Amino acid sequence: MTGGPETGTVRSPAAATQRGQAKELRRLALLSAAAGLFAENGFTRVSLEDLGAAAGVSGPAVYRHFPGKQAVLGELLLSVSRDLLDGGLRVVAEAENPMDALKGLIQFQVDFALSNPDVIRVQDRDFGSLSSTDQAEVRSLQRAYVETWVDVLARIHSNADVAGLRVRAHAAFGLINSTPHSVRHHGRKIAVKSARPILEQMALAALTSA
Amino acid sequence: MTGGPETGTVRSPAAATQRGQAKELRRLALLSAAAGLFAENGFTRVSLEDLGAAAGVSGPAVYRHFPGKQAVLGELLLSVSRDLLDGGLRVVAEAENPMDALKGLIQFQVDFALSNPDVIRVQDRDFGSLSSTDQAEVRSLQRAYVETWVDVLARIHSNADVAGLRVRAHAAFGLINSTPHSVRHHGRKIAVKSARPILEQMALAALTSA
DNA sequence: AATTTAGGTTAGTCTTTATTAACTGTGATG
DNA sequence: CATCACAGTTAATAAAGACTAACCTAAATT
Repeated sequence: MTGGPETGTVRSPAAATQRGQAKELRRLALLSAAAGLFAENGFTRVSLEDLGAAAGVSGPAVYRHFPGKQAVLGELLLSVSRDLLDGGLRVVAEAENPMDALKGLIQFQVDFALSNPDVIRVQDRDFGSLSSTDQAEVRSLQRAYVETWVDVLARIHSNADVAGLRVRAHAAFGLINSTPHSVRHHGRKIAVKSARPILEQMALAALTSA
Repeated sequence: MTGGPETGTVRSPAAATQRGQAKELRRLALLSAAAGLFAENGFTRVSLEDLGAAAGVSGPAVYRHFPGKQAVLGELLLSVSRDLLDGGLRVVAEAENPMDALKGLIQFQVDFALSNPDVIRVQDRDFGSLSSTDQAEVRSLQRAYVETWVDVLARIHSNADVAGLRVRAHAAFGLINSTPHSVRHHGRKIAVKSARPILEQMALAALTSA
């Protein structure tokens, strides 16, 4: 019955039972392993065997937790997109003026990028491997996140057109998300901490210039 | 004899013969098709069948021009890396002072990114699909290109440490190369032209701040 | 004109890998 | 304690796709 429901009775949220907890742990281990493996090798070159192995089980056991390989990627990217949007909205809501909002967004994004380089990497490399419905949802969440930035920028550059501000927002993401691409692989936690202020400063300068 | 030499007698450079010219055209068509297909779908999800078809031939004919699928990617990315390094060196050589050099580099990179969004995309998405020797060579060329930027930056920020300047350079690439990622797919030549000044201005602001 | 060369073609071959099947052992549950 | 549910396991199954073989045809070459 491999194709059966892959969650508890009715998606019991972290059942108090021993088994339920173990399952939750395995699930998280799989997601974490997936982030690392996908980031390192790309979705298509990671086999389910690899994925299972990295989480301590082997091969088809993944089907006890996810309906398939693609679904693992989906869960990963949807969760990132949601986290970013939520965080962005919260930051803006808490800010008292547009400039503080912008600074808050920058700080938030830099923090996220430096803390989760793997998912950032997977997000813009393996987006195309998502099911089309997941693609649509991720795109929608991303659009909303971008609009959050654009709204803030619009209150700062009161004259500029929205299309241009969108280009600016994307460029800022590219700037901030650059380290997951450049830091490449193993070790090197050294530079990460010192990168934060540089990125924040550059992003602010780029977004407030002219 | 599928595995035989895939070029003329001794890599005759564009033989004047009718066949030689046709071959050269096919070869270029294949590379161009590869850039588009790889950018759109990612290296691993493009089959040799797809690639051949996009160039007007079908399937294994590709082996008459390249030793394999991976080699097509290799040629593509090596050529990009070389073009970037050459262009960067030329720009810096022609500049009369560090600030002009920086502006020239920015202009060059923006131009390149807006003119060749496909290869830019492929370069930082499918790098890992290269043979390890090609990876090494591309990395080496990229490193040299980055150092070109870092050298110029060092003459502008005479106090800053090299590691920080490297972070800055990478961030600038991320910023400038952002549109190939955001512009996503079909059409939309509209925004491209208007993006140029925005990107140039942002990059300059980001790289000269503080 | 005869012969060779080489780009193309279509039909295999061989791997890799996602997904299923068929079992198994042990923690819930009554 | 008896039964069930279910996470895991190892063996199929099956599809995709890179690469090879065997031919075929027309341009080069003699």
